[in-house]
Amino acid sequence: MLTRNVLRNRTEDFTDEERSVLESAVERAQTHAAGQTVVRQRCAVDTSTVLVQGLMTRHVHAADGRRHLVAVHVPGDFVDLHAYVLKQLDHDLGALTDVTVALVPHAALDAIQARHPQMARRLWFLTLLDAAMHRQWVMRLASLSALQRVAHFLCEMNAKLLAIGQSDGQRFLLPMTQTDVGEACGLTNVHVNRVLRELREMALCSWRGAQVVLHDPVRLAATGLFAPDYLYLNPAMSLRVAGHTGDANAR
Amino acid sequence: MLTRNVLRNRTEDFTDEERSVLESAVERAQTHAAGQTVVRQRCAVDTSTVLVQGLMTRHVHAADGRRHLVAVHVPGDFVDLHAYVLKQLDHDLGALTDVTVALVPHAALDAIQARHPQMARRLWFLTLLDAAMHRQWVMRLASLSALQRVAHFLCEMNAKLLAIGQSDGQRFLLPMTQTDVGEACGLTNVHVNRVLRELREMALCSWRGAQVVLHDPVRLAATGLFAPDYLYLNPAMSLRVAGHTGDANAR
DNA sequence: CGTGAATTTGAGAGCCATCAATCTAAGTGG
DNA sequence: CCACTTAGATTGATGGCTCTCAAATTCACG
Repeated sequence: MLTRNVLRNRTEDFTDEERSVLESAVERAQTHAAGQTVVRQRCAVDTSTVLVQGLMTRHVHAADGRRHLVAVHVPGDFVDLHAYVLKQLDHDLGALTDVTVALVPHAALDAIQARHPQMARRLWFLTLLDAAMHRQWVMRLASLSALQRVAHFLCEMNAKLLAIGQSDGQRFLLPMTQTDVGEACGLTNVHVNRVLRELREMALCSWRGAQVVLHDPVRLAATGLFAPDYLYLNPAMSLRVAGHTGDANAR
Repeated sequence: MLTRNVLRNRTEDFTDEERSVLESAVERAQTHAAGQTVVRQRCAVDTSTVLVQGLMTRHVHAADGRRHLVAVHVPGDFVDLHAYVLKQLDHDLGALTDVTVALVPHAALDAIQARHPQMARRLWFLTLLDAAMHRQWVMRLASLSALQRVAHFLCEMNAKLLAIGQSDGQRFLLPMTQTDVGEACGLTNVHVNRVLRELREMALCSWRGAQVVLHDPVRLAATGLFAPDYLYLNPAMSLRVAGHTGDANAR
């Protein structure tokens, strides 16, 4: 079941019928090696991509070529669904690890939109989740210190991986270099290193190789001013995420 | 015609029939005074809002209450169309000036989605434009200096206002305080002031009261590393915007 | 004119970038 | 099994961009 993680544990979910419609819309699976660019800016596309296994990045380029991440995608993310509507993308998609993706032709999405309006709305919802996350990334860059940014980023990844069963709430694998984290948080790799040391010394988290351990998720969320509302998780999952508004840290 | 600026001069546009469907989906118009909050975070909503006249801001709050803009909306923007799908918002919408808005009940949007799939796709497109702009805001905050950020912001506002006929390509009204600009660019009002002085001294632009004049749009775009691809303007409009890729400043 | 908001300018401090060097770990080939 | 290579992590020193605090000036408006 290639698409089983799509919308998993969000406030909206597919019905069983819808999920099988989505599954049968998959044309084929494909793999890409770590480091490859999967979809390139400005190329017209007629297929969209569901990430099945591995991690992908979405990054924009400044006109001078500097690269910046706007999203880190986990399995279940319909990484370029918006290309179905926009027809060409304003950014690149890259493979952070070796990845498996499922390809969905836009013609199949046309059929879904014509025959399953409710399901089309759920696909729309998926793209709006991305937008909501973008807004938090804006907030993070604009309002948070380096320490807070990295803490916030780790909380977000923890929550997203928790939703698809790839974190237990404290431990998960995140095969990113400190340079990658810098590109996600608007920091240099050098400063990311210092911040991670500080988080380690504060006993909030550790990160050796790809293994991340959040020793105190609640305090980490407080440090990063993380509140997971914007992830639109379903109530059950929301309760399991540190920083949820039940913590009464709403403004 | 309250909705005439919706999708105006973008790569997708409504047919005449679709536009009249949208127009008749409007329940009523409404006004709000400058400074008012129009839609508040976390409130469930059953109506979406098209901005008809005036300017609105979209802003998120950090958990400590600090406010940050993620968008400045101009007439024709369907400012909270995403609430139709998300059901509740993760941010606030505020009136920057006195504004007129048109209210579209979600029930009317349900009808459109059921009966006009192609039109539904265009509404989806609208929300994806917002996401594309969010990505540029992320880039701006992460990769640009203060001077570049403000230059980029002014180029963006110029392009958006040009598309709806409220800029001539060099001159437009932008009734924002320097504090507002700071919240949009991740800067303090003090530093915004210094940056504007520098842009003035470089003979790139001036800003007295609400009147913005771009004395050299091309050089301003180059300064802010502005490339308008992400606005998905139609070809004719794209050519009129400084920084378009015909300038051969693509990476 | 008086009042308050917004703009403008100055001085000092701090966070983070930059530059540079060292260290570690994981291959790779002989 | 061990030099050799390379990518990434780590640490130090320095500098600059931007924030903070503070005060003066301009502007809008009643």
